[in-house]
Amino acid sequence: MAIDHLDGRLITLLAREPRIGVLEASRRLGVARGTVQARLDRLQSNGVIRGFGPEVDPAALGYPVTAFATLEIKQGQGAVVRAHLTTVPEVLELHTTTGHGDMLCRLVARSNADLQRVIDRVVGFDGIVRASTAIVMENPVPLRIIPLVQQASED
Amino acid sequence: MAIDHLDGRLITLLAREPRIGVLEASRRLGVARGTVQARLDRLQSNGVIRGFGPEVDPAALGYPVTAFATLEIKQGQGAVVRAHLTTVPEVLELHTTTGHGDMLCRLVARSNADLQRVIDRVVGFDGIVRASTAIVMENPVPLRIIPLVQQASED
DNA sequence: GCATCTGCTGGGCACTATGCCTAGCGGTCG
DNA sequence: CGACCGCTAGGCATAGTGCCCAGCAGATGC
Repeated sequence: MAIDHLDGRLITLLAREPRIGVLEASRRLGVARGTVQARLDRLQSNGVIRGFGPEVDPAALGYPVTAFATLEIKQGQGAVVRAHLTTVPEVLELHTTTGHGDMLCRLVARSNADLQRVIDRVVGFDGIVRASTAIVMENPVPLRIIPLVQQASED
Repeated sequence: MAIDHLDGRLITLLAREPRIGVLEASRRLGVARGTVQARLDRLQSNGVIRGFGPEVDPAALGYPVTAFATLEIKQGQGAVVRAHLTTVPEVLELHTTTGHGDMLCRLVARSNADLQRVIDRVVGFDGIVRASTAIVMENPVPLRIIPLVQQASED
């Protein structure tokens, strides 16, 4: 479950240039092809690398507005609220949290006006007591993992 | 920028089985290989598909704790705070938002105790007035895009 | 009505990568 | 000391890739 320096370099390389194959990666890293293959297999069966799915940009799909909604849930209604939110395509992510709210979800919408529709659909559900929404203006650090991988591979 | 049904099926297929190649995808979709290649090229140059980077699980790297921190920033200190947060590997994502806070960031840590260290490092910075943190307990809906792709490809 | 353009098909080609194998070699550990 | 593990280096058949072409159907423009 701990990763070494070679694993870190491999992940970084794949993140930068995902289209390269095992052979090309082994050339870049200066190791044998079998080694890269073995490392990749291990990282995947470890669960460190979950997969290589396409990263889709919601903005390019016509959903340029992102927001985070904090939801407060009526006691004992957690499960149904989850099930409800799962059915809303604009809900990209849902977490249950400690703190002021009970759940935090990431939403996207076609426009600020459309966001109203999405929020209505999300919170227009028995079991949700209160919702507060924060609209994302800028995204100075898009979801990233490389710095963490490098830290993890150095110790 | 709008995607049609074939694009939707292609993205869904690639998300489910990322390891298949263009040829195999064309067989599954029942279209010619050149078509799949052309669609993929278009989706990528459109920016709809940003890439095929490895999805790394922070938990498997030894960072099983996730938290969201809402930060309040001193007027005019936005830029330096961003630069500061960029240097912290445990900051996976950073947004500037409307609403109660000014910024929202996603953090990971090795443990709840370690989270304290991360938060100290994040907020121990002149320019941050106040921070409130919500620790993630469960993640009923992990980051997903397929339902949105399917909605977008149907209209 | 006719020419043009675009997107898809179906095929062919050389080249490359893959999956899978073997043998050897230097470490570590009981 | 012997067994084991990870890495190297190579060989081999198969499959996929990148790139080409000609043909064809539907939409668009004149």
